[in-house]
Amino acid sequence: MHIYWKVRLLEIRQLRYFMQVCESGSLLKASEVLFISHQALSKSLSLLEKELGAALFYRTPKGMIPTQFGQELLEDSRPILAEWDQLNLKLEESATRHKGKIRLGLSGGLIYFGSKKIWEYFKELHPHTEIEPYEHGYIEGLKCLKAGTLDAVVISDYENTDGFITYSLPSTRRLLIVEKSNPLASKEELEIKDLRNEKFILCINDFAYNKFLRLCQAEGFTPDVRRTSDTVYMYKLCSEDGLCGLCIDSNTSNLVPKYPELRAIPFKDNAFPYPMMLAVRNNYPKPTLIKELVDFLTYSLNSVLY
Amino acid sequence: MHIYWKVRLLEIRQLRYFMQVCESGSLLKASEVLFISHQALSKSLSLLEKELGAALFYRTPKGMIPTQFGQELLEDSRPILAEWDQLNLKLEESATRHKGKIRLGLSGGLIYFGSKKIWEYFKELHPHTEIEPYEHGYIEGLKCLKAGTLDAVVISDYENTDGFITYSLPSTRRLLIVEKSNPLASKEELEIKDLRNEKFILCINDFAYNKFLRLCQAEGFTPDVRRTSDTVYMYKLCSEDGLCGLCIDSNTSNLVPKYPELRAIPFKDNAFPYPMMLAVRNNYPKPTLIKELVDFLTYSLNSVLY
DNA sequence: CCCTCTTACGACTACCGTAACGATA
DNA sequence: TATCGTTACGGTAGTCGTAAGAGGG
Repeated sequence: MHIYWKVRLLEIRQLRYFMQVCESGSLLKASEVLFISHQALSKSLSLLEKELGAALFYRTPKGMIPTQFGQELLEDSRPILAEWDQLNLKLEESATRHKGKIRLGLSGGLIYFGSKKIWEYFKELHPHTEIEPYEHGYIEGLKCLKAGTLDAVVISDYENTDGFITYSLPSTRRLLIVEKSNPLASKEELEIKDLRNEKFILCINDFAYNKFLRLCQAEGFTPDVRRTSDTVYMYKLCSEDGLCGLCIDSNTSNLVPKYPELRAIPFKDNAFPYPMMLAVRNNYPKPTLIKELVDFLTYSLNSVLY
Repeated sequence: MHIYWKVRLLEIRQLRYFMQVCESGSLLKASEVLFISHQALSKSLSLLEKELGAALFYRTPKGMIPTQFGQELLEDSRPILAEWDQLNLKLEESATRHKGKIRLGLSGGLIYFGSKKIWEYFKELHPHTEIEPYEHGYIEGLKCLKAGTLDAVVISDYENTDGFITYSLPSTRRLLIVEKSNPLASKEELEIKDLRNEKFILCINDFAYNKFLRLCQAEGFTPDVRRTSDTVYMYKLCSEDGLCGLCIDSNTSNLVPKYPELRAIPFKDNAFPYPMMLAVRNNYPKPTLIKELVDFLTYSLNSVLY
């Protein structure tokens, strides 16, 4: 059984009709402006008056003249209807504001963004926005951004010296990869100073590399680091040659388990985090799209990370 | 054939639903607040998103999280919905604000207000307001107003020395009544100075009487005036004894024609007008009612007068 | 099993348009 | 007659509720 009980509330339409009649001075003229029949308009107003319990107009053979009550309602309605129209205007534009393309660079360790699914989901949410994802090394990505062949780049540890507009994305942890035979492997958490005597093979970009150097130097030593741009190679050297590596949270569930002789250990107080950013070319014309993308990535990353 | 072509416009309901979901964080909770089923709510939102061309929420197993676009809409909606609620609140009160009684005194020459019809029309327009009309001499009316047994009095030529709140009503003309044999009867318009040698029988209140004296004295003479409170008696003396009287516009269509030997002549530039006012006891609790009454009387008088 | 949101279907009703009518100048 | 407003009637479409289902924790 339906309980289709409906408290009739004032709707914007009624107010708009009422106001137009005030302005036009007669039902007929108002009905022409409103693109409805004057009969429907008459009924709408009568109903409104009945609901309010008082007349809004004097009916004359010359037209409709608002009563005192009508004049008061008119004054109260004007600002609301104005704001309402403004909002509607803005929303009508919204299709335009959301129409556009973002050529998006994804560097190195962020490949998991490349999974088609995430962009399909974005497309579903924002059918008028097109994301074109490209995978690059971070240097190439920034070069394209500068050249204007990319609109935005997702990059980690970025220290902006190029004047790009940047947005923070959720950070994740960085973890040390060591052989289980390494004494460090027994620890639950690491501090930077624990790394004093280790040798490293690192797959990280320049920004992160410099950060790592600074962190170690603050503890009074310079680490022995070799670098690579090949993740698999890094894991190989760690497991075969006993070097230390660095990975991030998502690797611990994906890659690390494939190397049973390795362990990933977090840093105490997330001392060496993995901050992600979106860098955007500063003359990109649709900031709305970027904001939406940042929001989406933030949401998605948080869902993935936690 | 119906051209039932309707441009679907955003309605306040949709916005309210949207906002409640933002605040409640899930469809189910919001639907309980809104007293509708969560299914209907789901549909309403999906429709809204479709209309706007972009998603307003991320759907999660924990609830609805607004996207960037959703957050923007929320911010834009908040002030409008707040104003809207305020207006609705005011309108809900309106039945209360219009509920009340006015004990209304009508003095002397304003008897035509007493015609039941006009108050029936008022009742039709404002069913929650009750007008109780009483007919008095103007002195008695003001006395009742002072005593609090009347709420308001319609009175002419009133010079307020009692601290009542007064409202102007439409003025009408005052005309001189003379026998057609009187030389003045040949004139189309009169000036005050034309009255220098006449004798008067006047049915006017003290305020108007004093005004008349002042007008004549400004022209350098004092008129020979007898007064009466009986209109018919005035007409009698005018037609039988050749005295001059004063009447107002409405009398010229009602009473004057009954005395074929009389003529009513207006004053040049409406030099001696007939101003009407509404005097209200200053502690009357419902100013809204009074304003509505003033508006109504103004409208009615203008319809009658012009 | 609980919560989340969605889809499908049937029913109610608000609104509109057409037509006819009443009143005023 | 022309212009104003109202009442009556039938059809469309929007919105609701109920029922059923998919998915995550």
